Amino acid sequence: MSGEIKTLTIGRLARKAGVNLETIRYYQRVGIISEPAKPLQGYRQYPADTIDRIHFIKRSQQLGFSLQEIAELLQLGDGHCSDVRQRAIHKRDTIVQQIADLNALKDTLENLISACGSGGQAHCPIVETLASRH
Amino acid sequence: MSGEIKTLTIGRLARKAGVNLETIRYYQRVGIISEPAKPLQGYRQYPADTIDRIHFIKRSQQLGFSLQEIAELLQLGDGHCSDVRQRAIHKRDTIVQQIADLNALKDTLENLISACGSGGQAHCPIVETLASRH
DNA sequence: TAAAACTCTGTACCTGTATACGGGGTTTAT
DNA sequence: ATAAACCCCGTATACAGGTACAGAGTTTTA
Repeated sequence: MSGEIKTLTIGRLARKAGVNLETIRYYQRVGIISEPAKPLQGYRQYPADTIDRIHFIKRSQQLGFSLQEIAELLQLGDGHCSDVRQRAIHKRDTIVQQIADLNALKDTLENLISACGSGGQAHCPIVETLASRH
Repeated sequence: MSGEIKTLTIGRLARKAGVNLETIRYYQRVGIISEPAKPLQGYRQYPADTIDRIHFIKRSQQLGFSLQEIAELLQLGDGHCSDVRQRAIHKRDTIVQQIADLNALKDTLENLISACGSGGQAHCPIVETLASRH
């Protein structure tokens, strides 16, 4: 039945999570990771699931979320269920819009690519297209 | 048969191109717009097609290119179509991946939203999920 | 037990993408 | 002809997202 909770110092945490140590301090400064209290003696101990939180942050960043938005996502955990649900719905709607925008970009790029691929023309159609027409 | 070439001062150029005047100076500093020589007296005159170049830059930014990448695109110039095409392909692939990732996140959020909506449970499923395990 | 490796705190610096400001000079409009 | 509007130049500032470093203390390890 042990209640042993594994903890890490900041350097180990950084290595395990695959980020720079200073990045963790930065995340603490901007409030998306909480800083454990400094023990009377020794170093701060970070719970092992902080690794998961860092992965969550990094994954969200890859999806195009700013740290500010990630902070909001993380704060979804702060309210009551219905509030949380509302915010999740809002976030979902934002994501749906982002997907639509990205799809439009993809189509544009695809048109440019195929125009470009259809022959050895003197002027690149991509350059032509981007340069004019607005 | 006049060879009249229309030119603009920087402020007019900025208004026509729909950008801040300082943005144009900035683009000059980073080398993606060339700065006309200062005439012995009077103001610098910008050729009208600088408007097109600014549109090219803005349009490319919307497609997700950084100014650095745009500089490279511009340096490829005419004729090197296949290089430009390669870059566009690479960018498209990046976007396709982003879309897939966003769709996965949307699905996740959708699951959370419906789990949350299906009853007044003691623990909010969204809170639970975000709090651990990602 | 001493050296190496690590942490803590505070502050400084970096890149990218701009935008703003001050104190001049120039052009245009009235 | 004079005020308003505009340009020039250099410097400063902003914001996001980090990264670096110095100097002192702590822990680990050889």
